[in-house]
Amino acid sequence: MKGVEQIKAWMESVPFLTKEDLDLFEPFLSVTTFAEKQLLLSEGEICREICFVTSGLFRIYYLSDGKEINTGFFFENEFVVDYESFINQKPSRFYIEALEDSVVIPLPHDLLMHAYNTSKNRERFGRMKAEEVARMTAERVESFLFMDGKARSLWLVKERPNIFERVSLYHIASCLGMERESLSRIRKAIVTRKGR
Amino acid sequence: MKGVEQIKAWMESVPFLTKEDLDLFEPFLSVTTFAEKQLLLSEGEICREICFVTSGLFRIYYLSDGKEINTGFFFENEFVVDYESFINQKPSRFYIEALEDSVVIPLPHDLLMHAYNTSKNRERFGRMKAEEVARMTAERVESFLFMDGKARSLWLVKERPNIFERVSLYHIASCLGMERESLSRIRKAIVTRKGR
DNA sequence: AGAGGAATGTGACATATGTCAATGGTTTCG
DNA sequence: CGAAACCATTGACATATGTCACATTCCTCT
Repeated sequence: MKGVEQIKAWMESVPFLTKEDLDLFEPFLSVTTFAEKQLLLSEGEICREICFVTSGLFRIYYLSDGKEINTGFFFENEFVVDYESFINQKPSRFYIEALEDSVVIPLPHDLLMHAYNTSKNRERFGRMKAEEVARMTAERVESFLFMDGKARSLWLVKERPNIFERVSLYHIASCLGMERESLSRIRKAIVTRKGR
Repeated sequence: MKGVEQIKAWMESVPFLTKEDLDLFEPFLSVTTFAEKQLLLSEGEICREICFVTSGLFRIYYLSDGKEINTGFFFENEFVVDYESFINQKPSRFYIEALEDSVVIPLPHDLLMHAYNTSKNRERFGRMKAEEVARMTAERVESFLFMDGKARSLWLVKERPNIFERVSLYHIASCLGMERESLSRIRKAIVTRKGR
């Protein structure tokens, strides 16, 4: 199955994981599909799986005073998850929604815990992934500290080259901490006087 | 020595670490002091140690166009470190400065790696710490997404109850992503019309 | 006590962004 | 095809924050 091959290739690219480290997962790899607008997680649910995205795209958001606040996106070859809910297996504050028809490979929490428990290599993999997440999130904090709206938009384009082609301005703006109208104006300013 | 007892007490409070897991560190625990304004790390240096703060307080900042951007603070019973530089043992973009006379207990990178290599429990501890850092940093991103300046200030007071008594407005404002004058006005607005 | 410096407060104004309303384009679907 | 829904753009105006200048307070040192 194509999706399964994709996650196996991805896992094999992790340098220090051995074939034995990976074999544990083999029997449990299967694909699940989500239609556009379908929810992978709702507020109050426990996020029981971390899902490898083989195709498509998700957003994670929560409601504040009835308003949707997007906190991030998950693209192909990334793991979609509410990290906080998944780690502690407690109810989520978030919704996760497919923005396109999508295919994922879910890894259940207990499988992952078992994987960690039975191999120091896999435990280490978990540590390094968490460290990577922490580092990327810290960079995002930095972007709020010293960039204005325009700079953050350009930064996002660099991080996610094709995001403007796949995601509506509304969602992108929310994720940048601004309103849709502001992003529209910023984008216009960037396009019309490119050089300066 | 008082500082050493403090980190041992802290380590013993981690539920799943055994006495053997901790004994490895015992011979290497010693205190280092920093005077106010002294640098623990400079840009370009590799952050070779993660330091447990037994007393005092540090800030981490970098220079952008000659301007200091504070990205965080480290208080007592926290680990002061440039996580990115420490993890990958590569040159730092940051400065770390003592804001008060401070005492720390440094844990060298190779000691920590050795600790991870020789115990799955310790490796797990590293994973869980990284996950905690990721979670807290994500919360900080959220604070930029849906809060205005006033709300972020109140949020910080809740996170760090006595920070306004120990850190200058200039540094706090930088860490909140605003100017000193704005924070001064926001604080005034909060104090004068408390109830609303 | 007095001088000097650092931190903070405040006023005036510029700029960026939020908010609301209206418009026009595009997609979707019966 | 045509209607409805969605999305982006734009204008007008309100508000928040940045910027600069200067006043004031607080602290430290002699």
